[in-house]
Amino acid sequence: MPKTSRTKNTTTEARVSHWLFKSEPDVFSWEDLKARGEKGEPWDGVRNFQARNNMRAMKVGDLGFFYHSNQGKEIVGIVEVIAEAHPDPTDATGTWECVDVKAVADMPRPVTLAEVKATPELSKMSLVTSMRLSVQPVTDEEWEIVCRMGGLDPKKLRSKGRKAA
DNA sequence: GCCAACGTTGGC
DNA sequence: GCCAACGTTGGC
Repeated sequence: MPKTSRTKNTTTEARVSHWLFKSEPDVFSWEDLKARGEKGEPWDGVRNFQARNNMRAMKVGDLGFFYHSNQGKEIVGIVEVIAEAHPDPTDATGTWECVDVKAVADMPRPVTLAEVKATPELSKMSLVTSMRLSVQPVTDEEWEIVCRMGGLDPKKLRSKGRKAA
């Protein structure tokens, strides 16, 4: 065993992954999440294995889009993961888990589903290809494109979303 | 409100 | 372990 670990996991170099969280604004809206402030909200109630596995892969500091389904059908804001996967308090069976997220920034200009569909570079986005999945992965490229479409600079977001360096 | 897509359940 | 039936999601 080496005396010094070569694979040391320094938090300063942690890689940020990107995600997309869907919510029906009738049930829980972007405004609702913003109202929770720094405490954020557990993303509970997810009852889909793929969505659960996506949440299990999340790290504190990961960023995600907040998408309004049914009404709006647009990406309205940026969230940050503030607690990693833990048992879903609304599930008695022990099968389901949730992460906690908080609101980080509004989309200055919400990006609609129609715009995403009309953008060839985004044709492989889960939002288009896996319409019913409620917690989705977003690639770095997709993240940057959508941020810019919404009037946000992804680089500023990143530094804002993480501990000041 | 309709219906297509698709994940889950349960019979065999 | 297959697959038909069923339930749910979510765009339209």
